Amino acid sequence: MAPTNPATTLGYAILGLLARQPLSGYDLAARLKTPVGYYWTAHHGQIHPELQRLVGDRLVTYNTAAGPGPYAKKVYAITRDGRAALSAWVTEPPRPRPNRDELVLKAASLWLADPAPALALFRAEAERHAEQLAQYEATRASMEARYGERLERPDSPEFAEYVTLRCGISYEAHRLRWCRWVIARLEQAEAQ
Amino acid sequence: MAPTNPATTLGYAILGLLARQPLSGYDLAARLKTPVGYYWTAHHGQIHPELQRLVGDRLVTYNTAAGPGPYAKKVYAITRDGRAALSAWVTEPPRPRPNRDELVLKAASLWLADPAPALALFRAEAERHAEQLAQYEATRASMEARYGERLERPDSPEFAEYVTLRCGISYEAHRLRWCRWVIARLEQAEAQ
DNA sequence: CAACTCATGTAATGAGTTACATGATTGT
DNA sequence: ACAATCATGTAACTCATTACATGAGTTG
Repeated sequence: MAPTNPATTLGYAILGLLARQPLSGYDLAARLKTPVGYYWTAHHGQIHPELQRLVGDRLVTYNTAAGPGPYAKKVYAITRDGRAALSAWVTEPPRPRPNRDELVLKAASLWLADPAPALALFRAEAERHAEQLAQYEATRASMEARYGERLERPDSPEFAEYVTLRCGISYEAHRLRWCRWVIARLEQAEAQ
Repeated sequence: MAPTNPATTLGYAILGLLARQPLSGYDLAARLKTPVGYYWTAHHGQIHPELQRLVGDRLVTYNTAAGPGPYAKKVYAITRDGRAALSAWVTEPPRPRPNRDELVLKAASLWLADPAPALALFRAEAERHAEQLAQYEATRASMEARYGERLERPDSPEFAEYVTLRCGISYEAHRLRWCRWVIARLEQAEAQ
C-alpha cells in the first residue's frame, strides 16, 4: 500500500522533526516557535489537530505517558510510512508561494514619507537584522566547532541543519546590506 | 477627525498603488498579480471586498464608468484621509510575520534524500533564481537608463520602485548563491 | 500563594485561494 | 464561431492566529 501523503506543509514540518526523535505536541510547538525553527513556524492550536490527522493517516503513532493536567501526555513517533512520505516529499519541487514582505511594501510607498522617520525605520530594521545575523553566526561557530567534518556529510541531520542555518545567515546579510544601501541613499539625499 | 486605518496590509498595498494613479479593481488585481508586484500579491476575490471596506472607511472613492458585463466599471482614487493613513503607516515598524519557506524546510530534511534527486532539486531552484535575477537586472538597466537622477530623489515614486527592485535583486542573488553552495557541497560529497 | 512551565484540547476569527457566476468587446 | 481580455461580484474552503478552557507540578 502506497503511503498516504499529508498534503499540508505543516504535516511535513512535523514529520521532519519527528524523523530525528520522538516528541510530544508540546515539544513540537516549542521547536516550531519563532525563531528557533528556521523558516517554518506554527502554534500548538494548529499542531495538535494536525498530529491527529497524521495519526489517522498512519504517518505517526504515539505512546501515552503520565503527564500533568487533565489530558494524557502523548509522545509521537514517525512510522515507516511517514518516513517514506517525508523522504519522497523532500526532493519534490516546492510549490511556489507568494512572497509577502511588509517592509518592501512600505518601501514601495517610501516617496510619501518624511525623511527622518523613514531613516529611523530602516535603521531599526538594519539593527534587527544585524542582531539576528550575529546570533546566527555565533550558532554557526559553535556548530562548526562541535560537529566538524560531520557537517560535510549530506546524510547527517547536522548537515541539513547547517544548510538551513547558512540560508538564514545569507538572508540576514542580504537584508542588512539592502537596508544599509537604502539608509545611505536617504542620508545622501538629506545632505543636499 | 482622525483618519481611520485599514487594519489589513492588503488595504495599504491597494492604497500604495492608488496613491500613484486611480485604478479599477481589475487593474489593481493585474498589478498585484505575481510576479509584477514586488513582494505583495492578491487575487481579485480578495481585492474587491477590500475596496468596499476602504470605501466604507472613506480612504478611497470611486467613479462609475461605462464598462462591459453586468457590473459597472469603477475607477478608484485615494482620498485625503487615505493618503494620510498611508503615509503614517509607511514609517511605522512592520509587524513581524513568520518566515515560511518550503525549500528551506525541505533542506532541513535533506539528510533523508537520495543524492541525485537532491542535486536535481537545488539545480532547478538555482536556475529559477538565475532567471528571475536576470529579469530583474534587465528591469534595473532600463529603469536606470530611463529615469537617471530621478532614482536618487527619495520623494519620487521611481525611487521607491527602484528600492524595491534592488531588494528583489539582492534577494535573488542571495538565494542563487545559497543554492550553488548547497550544490557544491552535494557534488563534493558525491565525488568521494 | 503566586507565577511559571508543562501539557492537551476546542472555538472563533482572520487572511488568502479557488471556484462559481455573469456578460460585453475585441481579435483570430 | 471561438478564445481572450475586460470587469465585477459572492461563496466555499484552507490555512494560520488568537483566545478560551483545564489542571498538575515546580520555583521563588
